[in-house]
Amino acid sequence: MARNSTADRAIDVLLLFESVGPVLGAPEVSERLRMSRSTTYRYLQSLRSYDLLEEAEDGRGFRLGPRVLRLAKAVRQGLGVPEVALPIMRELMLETDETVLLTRRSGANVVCVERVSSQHPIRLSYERGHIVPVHAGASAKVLLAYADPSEVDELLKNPLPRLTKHSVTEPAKLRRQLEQIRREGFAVSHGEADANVTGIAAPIRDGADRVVAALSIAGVDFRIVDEAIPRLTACVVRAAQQISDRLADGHE
Amino acid sequence: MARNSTADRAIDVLLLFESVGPVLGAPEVSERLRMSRSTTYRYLQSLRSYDLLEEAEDGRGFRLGPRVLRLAKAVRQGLGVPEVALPIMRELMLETDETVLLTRRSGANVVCVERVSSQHPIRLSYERGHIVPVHAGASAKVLLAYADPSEVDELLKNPLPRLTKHSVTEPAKLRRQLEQIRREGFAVSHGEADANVTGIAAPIRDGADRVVAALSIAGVDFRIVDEAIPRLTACVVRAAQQISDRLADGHE
DNA sequence: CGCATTGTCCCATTTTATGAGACTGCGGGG
DNA sequence: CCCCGCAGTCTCATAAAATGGGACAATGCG
Repeated sequence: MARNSTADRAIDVLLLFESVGPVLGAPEVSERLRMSRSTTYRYLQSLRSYDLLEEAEDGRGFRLGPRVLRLAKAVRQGLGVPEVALPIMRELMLETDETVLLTRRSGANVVCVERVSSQHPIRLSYERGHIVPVHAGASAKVLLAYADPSEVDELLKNPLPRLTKHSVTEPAKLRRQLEQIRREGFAVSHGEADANVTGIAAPIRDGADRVVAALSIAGVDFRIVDEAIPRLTACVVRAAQQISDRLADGHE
Repeated sequence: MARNSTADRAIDVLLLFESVGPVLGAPEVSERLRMSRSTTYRYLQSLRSYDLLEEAEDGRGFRLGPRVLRLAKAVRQGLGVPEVALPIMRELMLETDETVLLTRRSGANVVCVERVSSQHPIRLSYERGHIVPVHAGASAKVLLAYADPSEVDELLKNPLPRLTKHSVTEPAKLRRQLEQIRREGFAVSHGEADANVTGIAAPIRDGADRVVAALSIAGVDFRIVDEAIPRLTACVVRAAQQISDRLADGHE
């Protein structure tokens, strides 16, 4: 792929603050990216002049700046899904009394794009930007089930990390589950991504029938008991279908 | 300032999606940044390969990608303030029954970094990333009041946009207000940033006594009546002081 | 069916990034 | 109190990269 290595390094610097740690000193950045000090400082200055980075109070090191928050707000305006989905997500939350999540894929991870928290005193409260590996949890598996097969192959080449004792780490087993999800149109996870959390997810499709996001509910496992799952699943699937329908209406 | 123009342009491309519009086609980017098509595409590819941008469904144009959300989540971990502030903000929300905001400055704007929404049916619901010009509204004026005087001079050189009929646009008047805020230790705004919204804000200081953020409550003006303001102000000031105290404890 | 627009690729040219090193200022330790 | 080491800034010759013109394919629209 044709790329732009200087631009790439600038992004590398920025993303270092997400992957490595929230506060990084210039020397550390310099070392990790194998760049000379002069070079590192120039990158940091550039990012700082845009408020994407800011200096920490004591002058030691940098951290992500307020501009990133502004950018993040703009994400939602670009993505058509959340606007359409939010009212339906709120209904689903009231119907099920559980936290409702809208997720999308980002490489080997799944990101929470929108959420409506349950009002229950005991509730899960994921936030926008929360990520989870693509093989664990109901949302993740739904998104993987409808992903491009070649991408799935690519992802399954690397060993799958075990997040909890219920995480599926065997590629063959995961593939069987994905097939089942495609057949049934939803996924259920018992503590795969987070211990003691049960999730139920269904795909959201755009006007061209491509799966663009997943809708899910998540709750502590002693609240989402087995007997309740059929009803909850039906709710999630129906809500996801409603969102899909509106996307099809709006974009055609 | 020593900068890195290639990196800068990469950031320009990215930020274009915040400032100009949520979905931009390559030709438009090319035109706005005065770059050739080849160059533009290379930048877009770079950003896309990091998931900071993604292609819109129909293949026409790009929009901000999910990676931005992940980044935004990391902002809060870097910034020490929100963790400390959140529990106190929740208390303040319950005490006042109004939406509570934590804001910081970003250049000529003020950004909402954290918020706790009121549970009232009629409530304001700003979100993280919401921005407002630095001269309008209670939070903004608090942050400006304690900003570096030279920066204030710089900002007041440009004409101040009028957001509502109550916005302060006269530099001299604004300066008097800032002085008053420094004397009293809080700010009140009646519909300056948004019509029919009243806000009350107080500064948050770090261990070295620098103002690093503002705490505020905001509500529709028929709820925050004049008689209630003294009580609410006291609550806000006290909460801000509590946060400041904890910052001083933790970071020293 | 063709014209206009978008997206990709290649390559000589020019621009720019790069890192070594010199210099400063600060803070901690001897 | 002074010295040493580290963080940050600046300059400059060199090396490397970005750049944009243009050729080409694919797509879509009239």
